[in-house]
Parts: sequence; C-alpha cells; structure tokens
Amino acid sequence: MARRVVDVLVPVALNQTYSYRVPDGLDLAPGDVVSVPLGAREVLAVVWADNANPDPRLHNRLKDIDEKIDVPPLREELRSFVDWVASYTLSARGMVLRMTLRMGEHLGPERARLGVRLVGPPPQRMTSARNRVIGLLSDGLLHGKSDAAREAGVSASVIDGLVDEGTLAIEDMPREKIVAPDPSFATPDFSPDQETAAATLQDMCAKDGFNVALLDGVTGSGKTEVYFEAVAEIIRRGKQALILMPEIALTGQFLDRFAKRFGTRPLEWHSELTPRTRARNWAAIAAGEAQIVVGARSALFLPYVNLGLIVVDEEHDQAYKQSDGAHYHARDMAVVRGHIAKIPVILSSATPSVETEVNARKGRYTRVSLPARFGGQVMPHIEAIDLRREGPQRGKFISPRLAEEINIAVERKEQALLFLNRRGYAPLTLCRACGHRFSCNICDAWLVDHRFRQRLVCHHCGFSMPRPHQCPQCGAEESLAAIGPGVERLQEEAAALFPEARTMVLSSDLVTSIETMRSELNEIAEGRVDIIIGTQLVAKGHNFPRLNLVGVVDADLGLGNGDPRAAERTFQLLNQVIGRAGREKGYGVGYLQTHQPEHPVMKALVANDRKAFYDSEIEARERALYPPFGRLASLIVSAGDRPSAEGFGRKLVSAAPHDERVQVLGPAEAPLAVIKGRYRFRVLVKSARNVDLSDYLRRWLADAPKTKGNLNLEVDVDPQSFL
DNA sequence: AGCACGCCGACT
DNA sequence: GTCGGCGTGCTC
Repeated sequence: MARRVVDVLVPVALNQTYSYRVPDGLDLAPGDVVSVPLGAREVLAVVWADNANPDPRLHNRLKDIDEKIDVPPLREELRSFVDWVASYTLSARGMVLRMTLRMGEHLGPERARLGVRLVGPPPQRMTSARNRVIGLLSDGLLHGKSDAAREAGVSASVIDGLVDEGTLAIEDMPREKIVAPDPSFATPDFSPDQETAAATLQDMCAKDGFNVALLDGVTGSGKTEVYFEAVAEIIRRGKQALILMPEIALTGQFLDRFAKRFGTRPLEWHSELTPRTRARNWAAIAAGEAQIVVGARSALFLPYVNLGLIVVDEEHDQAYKQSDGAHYHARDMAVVRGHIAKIPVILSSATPSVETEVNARKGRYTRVSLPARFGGQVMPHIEAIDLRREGPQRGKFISPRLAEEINIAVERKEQALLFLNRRGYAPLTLCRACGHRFSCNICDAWLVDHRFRQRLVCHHCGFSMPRPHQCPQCGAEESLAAIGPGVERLQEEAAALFPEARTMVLSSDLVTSIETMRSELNEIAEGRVDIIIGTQLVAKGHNFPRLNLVGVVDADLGLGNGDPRAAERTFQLLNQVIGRAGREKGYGVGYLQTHQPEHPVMKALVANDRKAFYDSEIEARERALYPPFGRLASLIVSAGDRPSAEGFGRKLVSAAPHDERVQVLGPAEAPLAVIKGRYRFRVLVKSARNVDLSDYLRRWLADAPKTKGNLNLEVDVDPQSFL
C-alpha cells in the first residue's frame, strides 16, 4: 500500500515545498519539525501540509522523512507569517523559514554543565593557582567549572588537578531555571500622563484582537516604563510578549531596567548568542517557558506558543530594516505578525517614522501621548550655531561658542557630549602636492583615516592599508592632509582645548565586544568621563545621568545626499541625541553647528515644533506619492563590470509588464555605484497605494530574463532610500 | 544555502 | 599524468 506523503518546507533558497514519504508508525501533522534528507545532507525542515495526491512524476524519487524532532510544532500563525513575509518580500519561503529555525543543530537534550565543590583537605603540594581556586570555593557551594577557572584566573587543568587530589569534586550543575517575571515586583511611580497612557495600553492588552498603538512620548518621558505596564498585563494573562530593539547589543541598561520592574532579566535573542544559548532560548520560547523575549529583528520569527503582545521600541530606527538576504522591515512585519496572531502591537518612539505618524493621524493606529518629561525635567533648549558667521578656524571643528559652553559644563562637573556621526579620524586623505585622493580600489568610496588603528579603511568593504607617509601618485613626502573630521580627530581637538577633561570616544568600530561596550557605558554613567565623543551609537537608549550639554558638530551631515528621506532621518537622529541631555537633573542644552540654520530640520529642532516638521514632510510625501501615499520597490542589479549591470538593467526594464498605475524608473547608477568591485544599477518601481506591488514584481520577474554568471539581482520592497 | 559535478591551469 | 580552482545546477 502506498505510504502517506507530506509536503515539507526545507530551509534552502526554494519557494516550493518538497514531498517526502512518512515512515510507518510516524504520526505527523503540519507544523512538525522534522529532519529530512536533502541531496547529500540532512536538514531540519517543517511539515507544511498533507499531500493526498503526490505528483506521479516523483513516483520513485520520494525520500523518507528521517525523524520527527521533539519540539513543539510551529503554529499555524507562524506558518502563515512565513508564507506572508516570503510573498511580500519576494524571498524564497525556505529562506524565511530558515530564520525561524536559527537554532542550528544544538537542539535536543541539554548536556549537563559541570560544577565543582570543595570536599576534601588541600593537597600536599600547594601552588598559588591552587590557592586561589580553593579560596574561591571556600564557601562550600557548587560553582560552574569554567566560571571557577575564569574567576580564579587559572586554567581548567588546575581544577582537574585538584579533583585528582580529592580536594574538589565534580558534580552536575542543576539546570538554570528561567525565573518567571513578576508583574507586581515593583510598582511604578507614575505621573498622571503616564498613568493614563499605561491604562490605555493595558486595556488594549486586556482584550484580545489586533490593534496598533503608537506610544508617542518625548525623550525622557518614560515610554519604557509605560509599556512595561502593558507587558505586566500580558504576564498576568499568562501570555508571551516580544520586545523588539533596534540594536540588542547595546541594551545592557534596558535589561537592568526590566529586572528592576519585574525582578528578573528577560530572555535575550540576538546574533551574538552562543549556539548553545541560542538553542536553549529557542526551546524555552517554543515551550512557553520564556514569557518575555527582548530581541533584535530576527526575534520576530521565533516560535512563540502564545504570543500576546509585540512592542517595537524606537520604531523609527533604520536598524529595523534588514538589507541582506530577505529584505524586510521588522516594524512592518511586527504589525503583520500582530495582525495574523490577532494581538496588540505597540510602536514606541519620540520621533515616529512618517509612515507611522500618518497611520496615527488617520486613526488606523491609536496614539498614546506622553507630552512631557518624567520627574519634572524639561526638554533641552536647542540653539543653532551658524558656521558661516561663527565657525571655528580652518582645520578645527568646534566653534568658539560651543567650546565655551563645554568649558562651563565641565567646570560644573557635568558631562558634555560631542556628536558626530562619522567614524575614524578623517573621511578623506589627499596629497597637497598633486591632489591625489585615497580611495578604495573596489568600492566607489574614499578611504577613511583611522589613527587608532594606523590604517586607511574602506567603510563599505572593510579593505584597509597602512597609513602611508608618501604619496603613491607623485611620491611627495609629508604631503598628505587629513580632510574633514571624524570622532577620533574631534577627540584630539577636545583634548587640546580642554586638557583637564577626561574624554572618551564611543564608535562602533572601536567596540570589540558587548562586554567592553557595557563597561564603557558604565564608566560614563558613573561620571568618570567628562566629554563623550560619539557616533550614532550614543544616540540609542543610554541614560547618562550627568549629561546636560550636547553639541552636534555637523548637523548638516546626512542632509546632503538628496534622498527625500534625509530630512526625516536627520530630524530623528538629532532629536534623539540632544534628548540625551538633561534627563535627570539640571537643564539640558543642545547646540547645532550648521551651515543652514534656516533649513526646516534645524528650524523645527530649535523651535521644538515637531508638528510643523511632520506637517511639511507628510505634505511633501503626499505630493510626490512617496510612501505611505504610494508604494516603492527597488531592483538592484550588480555585476563585475559596468556594461553588464547596466545592460541587464535595461533588459529588465523592457520586460516590465504594462500597468498605468506603476512607473518603472531607471536603470540608474545606484547611490554607491561600486561596492566590493561590483557595479550596481538600480531600477525604481513606484506605484499607487492600492496596487499589489509584490504581485506585479512577481509577474514581471517570472517572464524577465534570468540572471546568470556574474549578474545578480536583488529585490527590495519598501526600500529605505528613495533614490 | 550547500553540495556535487564538471571542465581548465600548476604541481606531487 | 593528478590536485584543485570556482562556475552551474539541483535538491522531493
């Protein structure tokens, strides 16, 4: 008799499911995680559907399912989500599924961790290393073996030696229990505004059903504590909540705040987890043992058993857009998952994206406002410094007025932050003798001078070379000039201006690990730094209690590239950075060094007139039919040589189906025309809002010429850049 | 995405 | 004569 056949989605770049025979005695249902043979290997995959009529052409090619994996099945809600995301973003379903199966091969029964305990007399031969270990374990408690070795500063072999001597004994460590968060662990002390906001969000969580709230509160208004009340409600109802963060690596303070409110840290999910922790956390989420998950965008694809709420913190943040592999925007996909799971979604921001602001204005999202800072603190006062009239001298970047203000702040024992969104020492190095500019051989970009590392570095491909002393073009000695500032150069200038002050540079390329990053942030929080010099890394979510002055060194940076979204981004970034000031005591002040104080972004910031800014941005988007008033997609063609990329772009465009509601623009050279030696052309597709653009693209690409050889085509629905 | 298969250059 | 480079194509 013919055996049962099921369709299985395999985590490879495939859109279809594959059919497999079910071995006798194996009971399978859609959602079950299985292991199947695929080509020469064995992969984890998921049963997607029953198949009552297997394709007869496959008659004798069907393979058997190997085994069913002992984890809870993926729920219908998650499977539809995977299908939906794949269809919307035009990615292979298998690749989207891969994101939910990201726990690798480490599933299965957990290997017990080994612990050591002091059980016998010290050995005959004492050494200082042995002494440290015995001292550490003198409490008689069970310590993790590797922890003990690390804390005592010895290698594991010292411990093994003591075990052989009978001084220590090895025991299995009990499995660490996940402590359930306690919704009543601490009661917040709320202002009336916060009280109202929290009540609204709690109401939303108390009833079932899809609903989106925009938690719209100025920097320092206590948004986090307010949405914690919604999380508390979810915990009381015995459901799971996901809190998405733009950059989980930098959320040390967040975990502490969570622990203060709920008595325990939440489960973390991000790319830096070790494979074991990843597998353990995955299993805890799938089994419902973990109630609250804090994660980066990939946490959206996890197999929650009873998800009851998704919070997207700093929803406007660009880091939510995934740009390699499947191109998706985690904020938008969070709303989709909320819709499919019929649960509430909270989007939190001080400067919502224009898309979200429009949804709130149209009433599609419920706006929950926190118009004032918590604890009676006032919003920072912002002033522009017109660089055309009162700029610094040539080759310097801190204007006299800003320098004076920093001086005052430092004398008052307050902190100052100099913000410049540019890593390294100088963005350009040129030869004064012949004008030669150092640029990357394989990218369309200048090499950035990094003095800490003593190298010139390409920020696009990672290429680097030692900083030369003579010009490779004309051979002149000592002729190389650093043009423009980066944070490292700014530190040099600050150190010269304020020799007494302690400065620290915070920049992503100097971050070696989450641990050192967290300890540096602690140093700042404890007041052991006077002047912080940072890139946008400092803008995100840190609380520096003694920081009252923020100087934006180049407020115009980021406005220059002609992208219609540039103004919005600059507004968000500068608002967020200056919002670091004056959060705990004293008055915050922000200075914007700019060449264009009359620019709408600067005017809105100085006048603290957010509404006017959104009004004009929304109006401009509506006029140009840019999102959210129209839809966009971009097709990026790349190839090893320019003509192939452009030629394929043209062929693509001529294959576009006709539809008067869709405009196909290009191909045009992409904003960064060459990256890693690959030439890039972009075709922009623009349509009315009511067009199913994904479907249009699918029909188009089905009949379009296929990429082969060195040609590559990437599809990005809802690109972040409008260029 | 892996992995095998396949067809051209420098070596045990 | 083989080892191995990575281009092409398939995986139920």
